[in-house]
Amino acid sequence: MAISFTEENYLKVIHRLSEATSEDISTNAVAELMQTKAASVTDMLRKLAEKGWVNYQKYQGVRLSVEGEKIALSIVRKHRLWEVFLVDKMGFNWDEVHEIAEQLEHIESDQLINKLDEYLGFPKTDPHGDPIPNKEGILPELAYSHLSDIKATKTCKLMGVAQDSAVFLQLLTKLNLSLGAKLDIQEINEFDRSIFVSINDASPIFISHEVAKNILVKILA
Amino acid sequence: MAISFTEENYLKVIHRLSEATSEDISTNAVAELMQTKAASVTDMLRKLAEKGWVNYQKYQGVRLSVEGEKIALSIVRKHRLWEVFLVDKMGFNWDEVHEIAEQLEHIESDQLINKLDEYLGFPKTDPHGDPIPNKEGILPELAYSHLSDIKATKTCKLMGVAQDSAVFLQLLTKLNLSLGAKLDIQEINEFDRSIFVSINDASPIFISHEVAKNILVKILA
DNA sequence: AATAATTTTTAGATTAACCTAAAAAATAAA
DNA sequence: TTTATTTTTTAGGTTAATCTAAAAATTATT
Ligand SMILES: [Mn+2]
Ligand SMILES: [Mn+2]
Ligand SMILES: [Mn+2]
Ligand SMILES: [Mn+2]
Repeated sequence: MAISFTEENYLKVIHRLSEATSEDISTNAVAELMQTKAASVTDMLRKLAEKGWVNYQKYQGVRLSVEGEKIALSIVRKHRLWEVFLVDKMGFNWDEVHEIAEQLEHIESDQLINKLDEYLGFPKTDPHGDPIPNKEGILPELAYSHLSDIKATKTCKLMGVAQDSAVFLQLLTKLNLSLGAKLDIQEINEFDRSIFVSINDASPIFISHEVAKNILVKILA
Repeated sequence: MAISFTEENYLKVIHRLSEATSEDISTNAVAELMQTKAASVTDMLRKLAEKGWVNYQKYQGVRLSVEGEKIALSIVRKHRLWEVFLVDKMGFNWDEVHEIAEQLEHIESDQLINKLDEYLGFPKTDPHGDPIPNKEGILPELAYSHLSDIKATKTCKLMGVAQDSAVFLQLLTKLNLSLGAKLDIQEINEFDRSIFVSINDASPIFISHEVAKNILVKILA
């Protein structure tokens, strides 16, 4: 069945919200991420339900159907593969690729995306550490911790970020933080929960709790 | 000023028609290429004129303005660079790339297209031999001849095709005809204007006038 | 349990891009 | 130079996606 860019974006947003919770997704939550009004969302949810891509009963919130989930994952796959292409092959920085990928994710050609996947060497994660669903739409669970949840004196490795915004990513770059960076947590300040941390064995610096919340790490020791 | 995919496609079509003639372009000609109705074209021409991208007076036909020409050329540039990408990097055949490029040509990012250009080694022509406008929108005039216009006994080189359709390109592939092929014209039959020609020094075969009309060549001897 | 606040849906419009059918203008033929 | 044919435009509608304002349902608070 034919699908529009707008419908694809709705499915993607519902998918994103569903990852954070097992509850039904509210009209307002969708409206906020779609940057539109609740009334418009209601219209669209009815249409998506009609097409069988979501389960929706008015006033009860919305969930993706199996079919809807499949579509959403294929868009996520395209978005993240294109992000890898933009960084690895085109030489963009990780804070420059999200907006372009928002456009490229709607290009329709299974052949193209599978060839692209191969060309990129079947990457498992995108430039922000987010997992890339495979051809069958299976998303490897990576299960990383937020840096804000780690105790002092631990050593960990930066595996991803919980946010794609350019301002945030540019700040990380300024802090010399990129995928794979080694983090030695020296101390966590009780007052503002800021973290005193050594990055790649350099002299330690302070990182705010707000930033730490959006950094995903794997504990090494 | 914001531009829609549809508006971009109209400008591209008007540009294509303008290449073949110095006359004003008719509503019907645009309708045919856009696969839409004349009434819809009239609506759109008024809108494009409003935005300053075409010069249009009712019943008088349409021409691109300087600004419109610039936009059209930037879309042609994107289309052809993406086609090179699809063939050279993704491993598609020349008859598989046009439809995908129709989608990719609307991706908006000057940075991306210039990086892509560099990545591809600043190609001068696309996989069909069509010239690629440079960053400034300058389209190198290539001035090739149609194979159907060449006299017997001449030798020439296949430089491009006058049509992107998959059926046509697949036929050329079957005939072992691709960009750069050497053509020795043995004889032209008066009856049906078919051409008896040797391709890359193989034993000569017959090529219909219809096919020859869509093959662009450079005369070598 | 009644009332207040919040969330969600409906009602009614708007805009872009398209359509069909009819009218008007331009071009060709008699 | 009338008349016929073709081309183009106008008139009036449709569909997708959006909006604002008002009504209805749900949830939270006395
Ligand atoms: Mn992204
Ligand atoms: Mn990403
Ligand atoms: Mn093409
Ligand atoms: Mn081409």
